[in-house]
Amino acid sequence: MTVSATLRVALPVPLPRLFDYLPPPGLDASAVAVGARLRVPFGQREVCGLVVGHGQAEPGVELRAALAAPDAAPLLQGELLASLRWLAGYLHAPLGEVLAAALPAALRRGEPLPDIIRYGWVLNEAGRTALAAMRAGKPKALAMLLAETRAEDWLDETSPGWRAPLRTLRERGLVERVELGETGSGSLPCGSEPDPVSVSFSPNTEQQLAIDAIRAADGFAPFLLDGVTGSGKTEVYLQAIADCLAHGRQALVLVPEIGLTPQALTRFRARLGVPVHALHSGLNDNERAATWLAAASGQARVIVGTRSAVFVPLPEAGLIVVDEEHDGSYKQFDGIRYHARDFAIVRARALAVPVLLGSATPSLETLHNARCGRYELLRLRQRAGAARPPQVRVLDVRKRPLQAGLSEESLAAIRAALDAGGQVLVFRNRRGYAPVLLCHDCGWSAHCPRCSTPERPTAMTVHAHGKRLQCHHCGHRRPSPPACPDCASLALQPQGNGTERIEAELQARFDDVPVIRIDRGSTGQRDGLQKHFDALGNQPGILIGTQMLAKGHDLGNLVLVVVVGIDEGLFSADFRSGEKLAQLLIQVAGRAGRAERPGTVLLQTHHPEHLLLQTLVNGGYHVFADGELALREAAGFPPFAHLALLRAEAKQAEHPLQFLQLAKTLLEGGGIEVHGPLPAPMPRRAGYVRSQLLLAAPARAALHAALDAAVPALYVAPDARRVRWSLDVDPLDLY
DNA sequence: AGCACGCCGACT
DNA sequence: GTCGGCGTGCTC
Repeated sequence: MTVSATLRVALPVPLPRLFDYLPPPGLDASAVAVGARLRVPFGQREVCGLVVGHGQAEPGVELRAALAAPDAAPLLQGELLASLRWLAGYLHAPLGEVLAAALPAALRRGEPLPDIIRYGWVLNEAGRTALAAMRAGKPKALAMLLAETRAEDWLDETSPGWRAPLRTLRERGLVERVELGETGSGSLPCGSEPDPVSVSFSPNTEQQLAIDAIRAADGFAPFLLDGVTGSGKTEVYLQAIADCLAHGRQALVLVPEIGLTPQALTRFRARLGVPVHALHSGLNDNERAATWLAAASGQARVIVGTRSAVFVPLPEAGLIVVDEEHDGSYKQFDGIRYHARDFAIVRARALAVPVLLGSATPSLETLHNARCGRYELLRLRQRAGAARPPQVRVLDVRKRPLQAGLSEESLAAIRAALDAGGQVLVFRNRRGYAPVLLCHDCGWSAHCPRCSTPERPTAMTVHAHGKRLQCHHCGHRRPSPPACPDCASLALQPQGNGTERIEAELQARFDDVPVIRIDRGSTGQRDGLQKHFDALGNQPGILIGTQMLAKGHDLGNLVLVVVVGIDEGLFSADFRSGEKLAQLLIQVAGRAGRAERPGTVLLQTHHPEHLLLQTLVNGGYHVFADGELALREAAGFPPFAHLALLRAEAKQAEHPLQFLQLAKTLLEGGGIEVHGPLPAPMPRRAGYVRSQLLLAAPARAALHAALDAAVPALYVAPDARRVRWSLDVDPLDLY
């Protein structure tokens, strides 16, 4: 009897096991490598998985045959495949789902490798002849550019809207399309690569020390580059990347979602003098796949991208940089809940390369690692050039009259800043017109029908100047009622202030300058933000915004920042809320006075004596961090304990509770703490009742041992099919 | 997660 | 008399 060779496949399904298949018809199992994709029949459908091993068919077991193996060579291999296997174990997530998450969407779906030929356009014989006689206009302007061959992607970047005049030229038979080789050979250049700007970068002492330390690194070496806003962290990154390139190696740079701006890329390209491959949400599936493959082939030497870029293959890795390492956008909040910064460190270790974590406000985890000596600390204390740190003042607004949440003193400071020709940023962490709609006669207020429970009503936010109500948790919208539904009174009043209302108030008050609101409601896409900044230029004006404004863009003429409504954040129950607020305040303050003019930051509060504010203002972020770390240690919270959160939700409350109760019995007794099942901090959302189980252990090993033992049983629990459940290892939020 | 099978309510 | 609700079972 013959024993046939089989393929072990990880499929993108939420099942904690692998599946065996016979090779596709006409193909030997040994011809399909580990790490190659495999299209297989699965139940009634067809899915694309990855081969993770080979085996022998057990006698008497009927296996199905795979349909096709689209890849000649493995897509995932070596370090990346090994690191992803480790990640699946760490997250206690099915390998197939982790591997699928690591592949660009186009490849995940099983599509053939994209056409990575680049095309360009150039004038033909007739075009060169006709050029002189053409009359001025867009076709002529384009024709002049096409005197040399220009790549399509180069035209996309430099001449938006070029395709319309191209059509004109093509119809007149003046241009031809040419192949330019593979995408990986460079996304920008071709003909007119911007000259590597010979910028005279003369590092200061601290920058030089940092650069030298990174240069001296041999193999895996984690660094925390701890530098205040404007201290020139980017220059250190650029130098480290340049060194890495000089050694013939690839560099990966991770940036937060909003940090990947066209200017940042232009700066990188100009300074490094090599193509910089960007991976961000603005790319389509084919572009992402092409960039990923360019990294895999080694053609891409510098890859800059957001969270998911941590999954690019780096066959010739030399350096990984994680900018703004404390930023919450590195953690994926659904599906495979990985943390890109943490996985970057895992990869750097496996690749034996340095990893550079940069921040002005390092996460307490990273700071703790630096203090324990696990990471080497590199500090940049000086602001570059003439820039001086902002002056921060805590403004006691108790008993003071407030206009749309702003005190007289703040308004006077705004007036003075504008009169001096400066720009002002008003920071308010609440979107909409007002957070609550209240009936002044009977006390009724508007609550979300899908997110409220009798014990815990969730207010709907007032939008559109009072005309609409919206729930920020589930997106539910409805028009504002004309009268109170309880007592029919017409005295419905928006309570409190959101960015929209502050905008209206400031527009009325400062009608001589532009007043621009920037938040998720006003600014649609990524370039919308930049358009606002461009429109304002260096003119006096007021920007009002939420988190979105806290970082990234330099506003050269910003002289005053007013922070409104931080008091909620001072008393939030979440153990990380203090850290997050401190980071936010420091980042916002860092916006002010980046040029030669020193900036002022006003923090409006009803709790001027609050320890967090006092510590932050008088001592700075590190003194705050010292205190916070001591509190975390005393309370047994990260980084002194390791957490995992098991969440479950369903339309009926009993299913999540039964499921979590079972989980609790499976997890207990392994030397870890199990808290719950407890209602989630947001116990109902979008019609689902939500509960959770919090797991804590002083040592990572105990937590993972308990999870290893319990998680497989969760998949087959009777209630598992009746709830939506998820396991979050190292949760950032406890809700 | 999909997808099929299976057994009970309001419709042409 | 059917169309369709979602409970439960399985996927190499």
